[in-house]
Amino acid sequence: MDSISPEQRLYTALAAIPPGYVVTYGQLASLSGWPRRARWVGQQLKRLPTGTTLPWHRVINAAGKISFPVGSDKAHEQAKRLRQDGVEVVHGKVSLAKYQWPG
DNA sequence: CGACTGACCAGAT
DNA sequence: TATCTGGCCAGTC
Repeated sequence: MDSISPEQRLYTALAAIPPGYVVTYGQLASLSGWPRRARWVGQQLKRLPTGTTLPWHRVINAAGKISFPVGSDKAHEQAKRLRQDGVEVVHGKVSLAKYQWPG
């Protein structure tokens, strides 16, 4: 049965991403059981509380880039966290070939 | 109701 | 990988 909400499925999938890896919005949507809901994923992440423990920083767009304006606090914060995870971030970009989580 | 927007995507080239 | 294009979905005005 499906007593859990779509949001719960999303959070569960997000929490399952191991340090040192990243996933794309579309990939996370699929992992959550909602293919083609990439935009919805973005809206949900935006709703996350400031102090959340979920690894929201491990989510980047299909181009391998951080989906925040270059130079913004958010972009900087995400890059900072990714580096702490051991992920190389160059010009707000990450190599999906090297760091994308197989799932 | 239609138009616009956004932490987006996959396919073709 | 990069660029271009059409598509998708939920919210907001």
